[in-house]
Amino acid sequence: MRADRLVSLVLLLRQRGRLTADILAKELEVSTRTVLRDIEALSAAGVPVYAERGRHGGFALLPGFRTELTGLNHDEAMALLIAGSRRGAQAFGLGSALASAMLKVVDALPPTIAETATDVTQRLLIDPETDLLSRPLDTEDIPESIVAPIRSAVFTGRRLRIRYAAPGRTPTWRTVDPIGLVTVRDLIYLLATRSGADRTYRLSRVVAAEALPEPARRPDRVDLDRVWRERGTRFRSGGDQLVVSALVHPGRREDLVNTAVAVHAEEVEQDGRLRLEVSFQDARHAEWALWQLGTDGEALSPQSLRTALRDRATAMISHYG
DNA sequence: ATCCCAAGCATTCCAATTTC
DNA sequence: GAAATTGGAATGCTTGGGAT
Repeated sequence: MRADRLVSLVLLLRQRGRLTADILAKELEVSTRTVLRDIEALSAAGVPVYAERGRHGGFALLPGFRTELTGLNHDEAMALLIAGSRRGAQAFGLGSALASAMLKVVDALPPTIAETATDVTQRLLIDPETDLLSRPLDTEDIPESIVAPIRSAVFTGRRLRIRYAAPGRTPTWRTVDPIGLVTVRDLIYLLATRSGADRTYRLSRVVAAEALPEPARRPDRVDLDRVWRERGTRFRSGGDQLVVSALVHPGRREDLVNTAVAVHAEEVEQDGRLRLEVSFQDARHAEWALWQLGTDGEALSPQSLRTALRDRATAMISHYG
């Protein structure tokens, strides 16, 4: 109740300049005493409201307070704008309300931020409904030390150097041109190009990141929504994908499924093991996924995968004697 | 230049009402 | 029932404008 009135009070002062306590009291339908108390509260909270005593006096906001009116800093404003992206609004069923709220927020932003605000929706996308791999997900905590430089590079359109650990590989440094960030439920992906080729990086696999001073090579206007869907479709139906038939111990099912792109078939064998037909991004991912399972899993086909796993095991035996 | 007055904010005290 | 919120009244201070 009171917080609501405080906001109304600031809005009134913002819209109409100087107003006496009596007028404010009438507008807000409270006593002048309450208005004075509210002014005091605002002042204590850091709102630069000041009083002119004497005739023609009243309360007013310091000139220039307009930009700080919403109390939003850069990141908070961005968060609102992201929430108001087309798909976000769709998902939360708040399209019109968000649209009008966003207009107000953009209106209240300092010009420098307002200019980039419209650009932000091209750089960030929330897709709460679909997952690139259509599989269950855990919440990921990504340290701010990694997120901050990536976010900075995405926002300011600079190149990015990341140390990335692809599944089954040791981390390596690579320089990428960021396109945007995509969040899918609790996961965050960085969409980028590397040497001109499309790349999608899962942020939880980034072990270090630094924004470089040089500008990124990025198309002027990006429909991130479209890029993301295209890339997801390509990823799911990728030409290099490998369909694998495998037996797996029920307790390790999730380990296998979580590394696969899709599960096509699943049945229980007589010995209790699960027979799964899954596809992997490529042969390397498949080999890595099955290798992780040890003797809890067994690749049935393709033969090339069985051979690769056998060679790997043989090499391990000779290594350890 | 000075005085007076009205308008308007500032502060304090107390009581009633609402909320938790 | 305690705490928070609100309202009323009294008193004081500041300011601007008009009268002298």
